[in-house]
Amino acid sequence: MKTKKQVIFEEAAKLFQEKGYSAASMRDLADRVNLKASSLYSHIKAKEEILQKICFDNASHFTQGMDTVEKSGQSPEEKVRALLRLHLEIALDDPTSITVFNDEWKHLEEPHLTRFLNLRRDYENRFRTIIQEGIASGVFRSVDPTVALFTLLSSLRWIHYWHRPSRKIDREALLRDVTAILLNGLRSGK
Amino acid sequence: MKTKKQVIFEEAAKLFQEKGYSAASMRDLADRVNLKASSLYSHIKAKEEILQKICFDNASHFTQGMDTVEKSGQSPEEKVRALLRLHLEIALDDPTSITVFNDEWKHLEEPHLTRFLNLRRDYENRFRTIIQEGIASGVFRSVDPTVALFTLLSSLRWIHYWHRPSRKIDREALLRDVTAILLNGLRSGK
DNA sequence: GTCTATAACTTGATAGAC
DNA sequence: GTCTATCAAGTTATAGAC
Repeated sequence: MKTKKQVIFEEAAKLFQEKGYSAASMRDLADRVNLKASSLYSHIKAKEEILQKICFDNASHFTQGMDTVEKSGQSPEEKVRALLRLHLEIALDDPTSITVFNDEWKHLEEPHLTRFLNLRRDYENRFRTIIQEGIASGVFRSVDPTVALFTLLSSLRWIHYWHRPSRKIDREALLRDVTAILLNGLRSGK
Repeated sequence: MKTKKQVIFEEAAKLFQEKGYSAASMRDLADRVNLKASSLYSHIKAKEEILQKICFDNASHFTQGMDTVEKSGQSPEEKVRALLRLHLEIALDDPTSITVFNDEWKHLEEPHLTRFLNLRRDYENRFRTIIQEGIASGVFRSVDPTVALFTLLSSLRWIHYWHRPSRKIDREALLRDVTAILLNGLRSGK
């Protein structure tokens, strides 16, 4: 059984995705969970608390996934493949949340904004290092590692359009096609 | 010489990028152009007029670029290459505007919202057709054309981070690397 | 925990003097 | 065209009854 607090966070993620954080009001949110706006404050402290939870929960998923990938001892190529899977799984499992995470983090207040940007920068650096290793070993094409990094990172930002509940078969097909394009694109001709 | 109206539109694009359309107030904008908020209304009719201009100017650039590409009589592969260049040129020439175009169109009011979504859908359909032709002729990898389409479309959504004024050399290097990854990724092994 | 009432403030936009 | 003054509506959040 979901707690009311959980329901509030889930509906908030949907609402923030649809209207954006700033345009989404606490009255909108209250309507969706059949409460008056003031009653929301029995469950949460402030509107921004919801944004913080969405942003840092997602950041945590990415960081934990990166931890696993780094420990795996795989080749750079297999690591990139695993990271593409990680991004796609997160994007499909929590599509509204990931959209808010991608687009609305700018509305975090300090010190949370700085903390968030630090987490993101660390993740990007770890991803870039893997790409650089692949380039150094000749497996990956000789491109600017930052260009490759952001091309991969942003190429999945449409995935939430794709989401339909319980579509396990499509998920594997989607992963196969996306990986085919991006990983083959990254591979050198050798 | 720039008219005051032009300056207002340019500063608005920057402001909307930084804070998002909803969080950016007319008083914020007025401060940036050294006016009082009420004076803005001597130059524009409403806040949403600015958003409309940004969205539809960008849409027009993409549509005109697609017109040229379709008329070129090139192969699907060369057409995709030209479209990647089109996206990158637009993204680098007007980076704040393109960010607003990508993320803030949802705040358009009807009937502009529907008109915008129709333009976008038409553009996507024309792009998808080119990809399908490439797949049919065996030049492109056999993937879901919609997956390929959105992977390409979203892959440049980080470009505004890259922007520095007058960086013509980097522009060609950037285009070369992005094209190398995405076009080689799309190509079949044959 | 949920409500009504309301405080304290910000929003986009207009009226009218200069 | 720009200003001051202002409006009507909407914002997050709190106080206190039940």
